[in-house]
Amino acid sequence: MGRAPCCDKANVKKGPWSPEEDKQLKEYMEKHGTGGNWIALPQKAGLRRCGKSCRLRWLNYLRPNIKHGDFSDEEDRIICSLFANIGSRWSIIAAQLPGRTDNDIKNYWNTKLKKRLMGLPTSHRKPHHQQQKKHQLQEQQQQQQQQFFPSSFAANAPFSSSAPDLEGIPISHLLNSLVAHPTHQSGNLIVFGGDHHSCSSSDGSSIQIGYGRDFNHGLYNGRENMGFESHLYGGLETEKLLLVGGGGGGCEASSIGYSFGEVKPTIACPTDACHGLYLDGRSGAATDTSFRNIASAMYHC
DNA sequence: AATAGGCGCAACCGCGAAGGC
DNA sequence: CGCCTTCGCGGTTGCGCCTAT
Repeated sequence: MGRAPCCDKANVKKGPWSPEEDKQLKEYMEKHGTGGNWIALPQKAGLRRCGKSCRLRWLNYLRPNIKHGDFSDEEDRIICSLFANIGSRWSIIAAQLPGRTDNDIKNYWNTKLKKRLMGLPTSHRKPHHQQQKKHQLQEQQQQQQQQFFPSSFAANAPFSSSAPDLEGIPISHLLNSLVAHPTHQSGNLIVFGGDHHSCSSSDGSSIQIGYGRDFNHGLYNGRENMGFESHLYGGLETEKLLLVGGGGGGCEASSIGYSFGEVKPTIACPTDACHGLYLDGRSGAATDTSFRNIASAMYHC
């Protein structure tokens, strides 16, 4: 049977919006709002568009106070920092950047920021020989990353080998430098090695960089749910940015059973000094390097 | 000047979540 | 409680523009 289509595809226009359609939608929205039903809106507004399309157009383009154009350094840092913390939760990231849309941020990340993190040039075409070099470099990087992130994550979120050489720098220093990074201005909060009883490891000093969704999906469910989403969504703490280090609780690496590539990165640091880092419950040796890559990538921000 | 191909952005698609009945 | 509808999100695609050759 399948899912019912959200609209009559045959009678619906697709593709770029014309100025007339924009005007029509804008005028309707200013007069009536959505009326709580995007699906019915195009008909009421006299538009031959899918409701979803109208919604997208409004949210990403027509809505008042939309900011277009270049992202500031501060915005860059916020995006990088949040991405490192919560991953591709663009709507949440957008909520931290007034006037920016999730689509905008997503595009910006995919086209510019990610490349910057990878250490690739973001400028336009390079001379042919340079492009070949770039390809070689990319392949090299991919090989390296597949060592660290054997799953698909490596392909999706590779980190630069041309980042500053962080080899030999204690992980704790890297973490501290991330935490001390000027990203965290404007009232954002980093909870780091604090007294959150977030999960169930024995020594109470783990450090996690993870995804809110996962914390609510069984990993840390029940009484010790970290409540990540509530930090990000919930009222008073909306502005908070999390890099959570469980205090009394801590996490056992073995409890982090998710595949790194399969879903989202979770990093647990089982000791105060962060001598070992565990990603996805794999051995500390490789994951130490992984963390260096992440830290290195964030350094680029 | 023509063209190939990369880049960036707008828009689409499909899925899961949320909420109403 | 389960079904259905709608919303919202994240990933992906398509296309126009721009640059190098």
